[in-house]
Amino acid sequence: MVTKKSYHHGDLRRELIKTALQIISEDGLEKVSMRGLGQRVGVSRTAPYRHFSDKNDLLCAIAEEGFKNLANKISNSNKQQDLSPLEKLKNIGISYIEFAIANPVHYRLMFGNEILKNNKTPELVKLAEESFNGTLFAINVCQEEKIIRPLNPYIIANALWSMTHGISTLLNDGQIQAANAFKGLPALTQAVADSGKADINKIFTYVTDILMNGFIEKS
Amino acid sequence: MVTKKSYHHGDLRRELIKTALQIISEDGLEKVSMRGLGQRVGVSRTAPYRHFSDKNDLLCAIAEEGFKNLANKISNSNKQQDLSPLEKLKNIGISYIEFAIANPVHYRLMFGNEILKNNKTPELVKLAEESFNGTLFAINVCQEEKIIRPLNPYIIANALWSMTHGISTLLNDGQIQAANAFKGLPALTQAVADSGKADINKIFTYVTDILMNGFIEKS
DNA sequence: ATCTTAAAATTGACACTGTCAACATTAAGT
DNA sequence: ACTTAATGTTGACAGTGTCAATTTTAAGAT
Repeated sequence: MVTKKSYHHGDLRRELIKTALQIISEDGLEKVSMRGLGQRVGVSRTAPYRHFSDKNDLLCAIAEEGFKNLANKISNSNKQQDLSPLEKLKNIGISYIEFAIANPVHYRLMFGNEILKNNKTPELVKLAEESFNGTLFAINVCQEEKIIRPLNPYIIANALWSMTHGISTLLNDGQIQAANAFKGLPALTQAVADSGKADINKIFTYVTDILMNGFIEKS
Repeated sequence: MVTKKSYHHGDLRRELIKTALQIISEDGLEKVSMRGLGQRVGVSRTAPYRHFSDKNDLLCAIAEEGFKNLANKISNSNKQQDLSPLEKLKNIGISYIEFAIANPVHYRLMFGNEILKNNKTPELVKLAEESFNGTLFAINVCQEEKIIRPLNPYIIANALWSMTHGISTLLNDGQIQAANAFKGLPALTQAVADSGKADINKIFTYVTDILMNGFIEKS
């Protein structure tokens, strides 16, 4: 711990990000302000501008952090030997969803529209591309080994991303309604409310089944 | 046309929504302000508050409008006789995507996080639920006729929504990168840039194939 | 050990924003 | 013709992003 009262903070940049994350997850993204951030950290209102050119720049930094952490998580999950290409692809998918649930703020900034498309940091764009390319590559390997149908891998990747992204979003903010329509069916939301890792795995298994085998009945 | 200069506007509420839509699609959502809206319409800065309790209320009104229009579109697409349950379900999916592309602003407010979850108008919540229930019902009919596997229809609905939502999002704001990784493959984005309705159908066919039959190679 | 320089932090200012309260105008119903 | 409720207006307050000019201080060169 550095004695607090030095004119120079030491690692203000880091603390700003940390505090922003805190505020966002406690009170929501719209409560974050550059000025308020400064004050809360015990520094003047424009001090944050020495570390981030913009509010947007701050948010980009958080998103970048997210992509790096996600990449690490994926790479860890695929570290062990003798994983089949398909298992590796599945690990990517489940890593996405687990990451989204464990880090909702990061996730939202990574894939939501709070950061305007045209305002993304070059670094952020790069990281997002790399992330996507990883999935694309894993799909391609599966195709080479005839595990996945020879469809346009680009579209498969988008379909896969759509699925994991959609499920993540739905899980994260319980946008899931209509449990009344079919009583007795377990809602995805509940599985998360109970917050067992097992439940997420269950959901993922279910969704993976649909994605791999389709939902059509083979007569 | 009403002569402009009466103290009472006549249909300010309607014009505010119209103008907001315009501003959002021209300059982006973050450029919409209650004050600016009033001024642009030629009325005082707080006049909008006589028609919307909140900025949030305004955005909800737009989202509500969106859900109504989408419901109409779906119901039209399924008006003709002798559509199989599966065709009806497909029509729902393609309606979603077409709607998203034709009305990106509405769509974003309907399904994005600009309107905070807990701030949604009761009316808006109701419309969103009805929309989801429609899909759920269509799936259930398919299951009763053994067209769709007897999986939890709730999860199927979420999977289907995820897919259409993801594709819509990707199409809408070209978040699609990495065309370089696999050169020569057509990017989803381009299909939209060329803005042919046929292309969207093509993409939809592709994605539908994956969703119905899965992406696994049947050896 | 001192001097210089660039980084880090500060205060002041401007033009916005959402929203409330108090007031003015007017259309509609008695 | 009068009352009332709906609609629109102005003034005010607290908050925001961000720039410019200024101070403080740490770090590297002498």
